[in-house]
Amino acid sequence: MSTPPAFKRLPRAVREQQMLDAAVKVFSRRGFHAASMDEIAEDAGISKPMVYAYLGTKEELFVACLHREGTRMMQAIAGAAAPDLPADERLWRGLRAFFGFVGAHRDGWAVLYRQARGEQPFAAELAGMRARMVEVIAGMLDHALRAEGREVGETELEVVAYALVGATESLADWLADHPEEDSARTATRMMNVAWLGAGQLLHGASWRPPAE
Amino acid sequence: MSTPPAFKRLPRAVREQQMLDAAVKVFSRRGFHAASMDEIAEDAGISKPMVYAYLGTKEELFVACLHREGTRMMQAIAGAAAPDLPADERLWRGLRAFFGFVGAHRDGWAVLYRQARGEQPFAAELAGMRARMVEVIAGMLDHALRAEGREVGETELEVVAYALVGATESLADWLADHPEEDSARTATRMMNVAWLGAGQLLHGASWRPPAE
Amino acid sequence: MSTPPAFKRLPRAVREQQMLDAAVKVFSRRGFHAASMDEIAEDAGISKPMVYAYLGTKEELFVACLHREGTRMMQAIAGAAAPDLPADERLWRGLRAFFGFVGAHRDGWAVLYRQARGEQPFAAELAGMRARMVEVIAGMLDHALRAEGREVGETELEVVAYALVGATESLADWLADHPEEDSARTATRMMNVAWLGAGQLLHGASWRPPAE
Amino acid sequence: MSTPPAFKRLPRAVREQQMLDAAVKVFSRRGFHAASMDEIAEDAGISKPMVYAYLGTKEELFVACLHREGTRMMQAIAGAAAPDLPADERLWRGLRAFFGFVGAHRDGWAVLYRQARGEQPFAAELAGMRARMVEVIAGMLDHALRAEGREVGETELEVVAYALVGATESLADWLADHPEEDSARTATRMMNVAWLGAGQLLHGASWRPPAE
DNA sequence: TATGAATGAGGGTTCATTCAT
DNA sequence: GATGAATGAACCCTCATTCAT
Repeated sequence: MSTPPAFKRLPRAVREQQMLDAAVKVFSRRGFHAASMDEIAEDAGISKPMVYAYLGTKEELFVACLHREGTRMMQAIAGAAAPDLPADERLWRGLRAFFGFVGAHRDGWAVLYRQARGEQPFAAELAGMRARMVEVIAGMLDHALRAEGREVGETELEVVAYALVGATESLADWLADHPEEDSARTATRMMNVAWLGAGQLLHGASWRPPAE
Repeated sequence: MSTPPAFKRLPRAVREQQMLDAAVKVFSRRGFHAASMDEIAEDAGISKPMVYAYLGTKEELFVACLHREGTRMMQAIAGAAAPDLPADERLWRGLRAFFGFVGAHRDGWAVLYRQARGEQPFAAELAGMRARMVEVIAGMLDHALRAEGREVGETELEVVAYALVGATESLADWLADHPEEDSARTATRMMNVAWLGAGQLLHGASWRPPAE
Repeated sequence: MSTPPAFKRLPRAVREQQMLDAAVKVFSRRGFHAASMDEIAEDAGISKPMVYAYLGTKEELFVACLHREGTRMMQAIAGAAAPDLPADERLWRGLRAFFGFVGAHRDGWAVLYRQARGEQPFAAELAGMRARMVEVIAGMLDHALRAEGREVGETELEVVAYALVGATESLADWLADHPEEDSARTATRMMNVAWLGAGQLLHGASWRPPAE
Repeated sequence: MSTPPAFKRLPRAVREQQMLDAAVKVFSRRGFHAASMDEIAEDAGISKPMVYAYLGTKEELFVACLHREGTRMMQAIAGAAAPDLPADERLWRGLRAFFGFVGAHRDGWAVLYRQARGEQPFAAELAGMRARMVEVIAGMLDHALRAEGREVGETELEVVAYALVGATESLADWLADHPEEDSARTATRMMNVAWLGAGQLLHGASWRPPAE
């Protein structure tokens, strides 16, 4: 009798996670607008008013999803890329963690992120996530650069980070369409593109537009 | 009475373009779902039933927008990247054309595209656009490789092209959010990341994951 | 063929009146909150979206009712109380018209007005109506006073008019609850209370509080 | 165990008063429908089920508010207007008490009363309150009349009482909008209108409609 | 006693879409 | 060809009310 029976009345924290799980699932399947609160509630096995009581408006719910999933992903990446490793290894581990996460949480991040980009009300939340991500990546690069005595402007770093993120997302899509591919191998591929390019940059190589 | 009247009722083709102009404007300002057929019709200076008569359903209308804008963009790129130039110059010109287009048509492409990525019904159309782009880029790379007597597996090429496309799209978003940035400069930035990395790859360099 | 058949597609102006008729009826039967837009639409023999298209929000609809009924009432009163009559006769005619209106439009005025008094969003509209009424009555009294060479401060007039309006409204409620009562008789009753009191005031009589 | 515990949990009567206080506050601020049981419970610092356990349904709760506030007001008035005083002084004291009460309990009666008039379910309760009020006022008047050897029909008395109540309420509103006015002065003003008119009536004066 | 958890029911509002003129 | 009139279908959200602890 020490194991509690499967209660119907669950404590708030548990129910909130259930709701978020359902919401992430439905939002990613249908898209923000097409998702209905009814479906989310039903999928969470609870009535609609509870969703409103605990997580608020549809928009607020979406932001909560974004927040939870974003945080999980950042933790996965940050946990993988120990700051005392050399830059390329950190990047490699980070990428591997990222692709692993995206592969495992197809619903969670990739789709929420894609949804969010299209809708204005989430600009703020997204900007925050993006900023943290860019910061992490730019941090890695900057660290490596300084180790070699080089320095690059903030905008430069941001742009590189942006490009890496975009390329990574794109490969994540590609991975999603090629289930036979293994995520580690995809990460390696990404490293090949990213690191060789970024590595060149780090070493001072630079491409210049031809004279017209 | 025998001379044709000065058309107040414009010919169908013209009307359709007006509608598409209005639709592109409204879709990008509001997003696909938040855009209303009422607003589009009003903005086009025409009644709603006409929109349905000429361009069909809201989804069909959006696809038509996507199609027109996508075609325009592909033409802009294709026209810029003459096939007889060396690969890096073709890529550079293509990128410059792309970023130039995105910069000039903030409404048009960048935003529609961002919308479309989030919604399932447009997956097909989008996949098509992206496929065409990947094909073009892969073609460029392959061309360059063969010119140097090298050859790379199809999958490799596709992956690299995918990554480049993703990085480029990501920078396009970045450009859309930084109106003060010059589009040619953004293209140069992209080249720096892309070409140095891809160029290394093409010449046989390769990064390998560390032994764990 | 000259008499048009009973069309189903009626012009906007007609439909708006039908909707207002239905709204007045339902609002007075159920009260503002308990009234449902569904019932109003059904009673008007039309679908809900038309109500929203023509008359807007539930609140706006209620205000429109208030406005129409209030205007009708003011016109009835103004038309009855010709400005060239002596003050008591003007007041009498005004009251008779007022109670006549209330008796004939139980739904319209008495109830809407009763509803409106309880709800904050309509305070402005109501205050406006009451202000116009107070102004009219104060005007009558002032006119009469000046005809007798007397003059009273503006505040005094306003207070008297306010009291008269309140007493009248209260008797209108009473009338609404006593359908067997004749409205002219109620008007006479009101005159007895109002005029004798107000008349005394006008002639300089005044009551003073006893020393405590 | 035989000694009653030092109540932390307040005795029922006290809790009920707290709830009524909160309910009166919320009902008058929001109106009956817009008021939510949640807000009332929260404002009372107690959980919702307790409200239901102690005071029943929302409607029953409102009736309880109406009842308590109405009773308080009647007591204030009755306590002020000692039955052995002359009629005008009784009326004067009653009015002063009424305005004082309304001024001091802006939340309390006047607002609840206004709410109640718009909603059917409270017709019974309201009729009762009104009857007591009319009875008190009519009692004053009747007393005075009989002292002068005159007698007036019940309906007449009721109508006069009604008009006085309406005028008084209206001046209470006016007072609310003119905070610089003192309530005793407003009561005096009301007396001027009411008593002079009613006083005339009591002494046999009467206004007659003109022949048409 | 006291409350957090839970819900059935319903209301306002909007929209894509289509007739009938 | 062109449009005002019209609607079915949902969706978001709230609330009074009640269990189960």
